[in-house]
Amino acid sequence: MEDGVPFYLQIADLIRQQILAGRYRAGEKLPSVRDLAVELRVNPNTVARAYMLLQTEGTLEGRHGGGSFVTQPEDTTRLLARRTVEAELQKAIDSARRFGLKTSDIREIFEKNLLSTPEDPQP
Amino acid sequence: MEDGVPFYLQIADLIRQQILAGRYRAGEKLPSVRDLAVELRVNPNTVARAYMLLQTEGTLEGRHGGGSFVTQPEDTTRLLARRTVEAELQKAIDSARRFGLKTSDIREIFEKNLLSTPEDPQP
DNA sequence: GCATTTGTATTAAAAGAGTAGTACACTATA
DNA sequence: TATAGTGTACTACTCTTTTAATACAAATGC
Repeated sequence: MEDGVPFYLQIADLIRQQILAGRYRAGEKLPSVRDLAVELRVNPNTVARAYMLLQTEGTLEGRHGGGSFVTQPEDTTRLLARRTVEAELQKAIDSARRFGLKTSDIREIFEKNLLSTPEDPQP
Repeated sequence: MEDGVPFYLQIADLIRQQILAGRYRAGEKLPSVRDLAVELRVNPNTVARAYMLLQTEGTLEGRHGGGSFVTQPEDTTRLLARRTVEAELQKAIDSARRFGLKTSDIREIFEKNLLSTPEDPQP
């Protein structure tokens, strides 16, 4: 695993993407924190932290002693998409504010870019 | 200065906005790191760090022993800001499209986040 | 029931970010 | 040239974040 961004965040991203890609489906069991820790050559607690993060996001459910499971897919995916997009938009808005742009300016730029992209392509 | 976001970033924002507002023009000399440090009741190094950040952005030029000067014309800076924000917004929109979100959904998320960050009052 | 596997909690160590203190190097100007 | 003012480099200290070590608790499978 490469550095720059904390391991537990990288791991959370990994799991998220694998779920979105269909690698794990609803109700399916994920690798145990220890197994994944061995595979990724990292401390079990680091994986545990990633799993806990995903739990608070509503992506995972941890059953004490039983394992970790993917929660309902439609909701999860929707929520996941929303969170991701939300975070990225927020980042853009933040730097816009940082540059001193006004709300109306930001909105204008956004609308222009939003409408310049087609409705559904890019799988 | 209020906390939450590091001082040196707040200071960089301040300078950027003042340049954008026309308070400082191209080639004009900025307050020395020590003067500004006194005024803001902060360590000179903290101001220096803000200035260095602005230098890497191409906004400032530091002349060793001479002072710090605005390099870019305001218009260029403004354009740079626009380009940056545009790129980041586009990135967010792209991933939203990739998730299959509809235009109206993206707009809704954007507006919610946009309004959650208040407009900066001009100091 | 018991041993193993699992998630979780607690604590400590390591790493990083932010700020401050000090010293250095260069410039302007008297 | 001398002096004061300037940006910069280096170091250390503090606080938060991240990771690791260990122990605990619940569930599974024999």
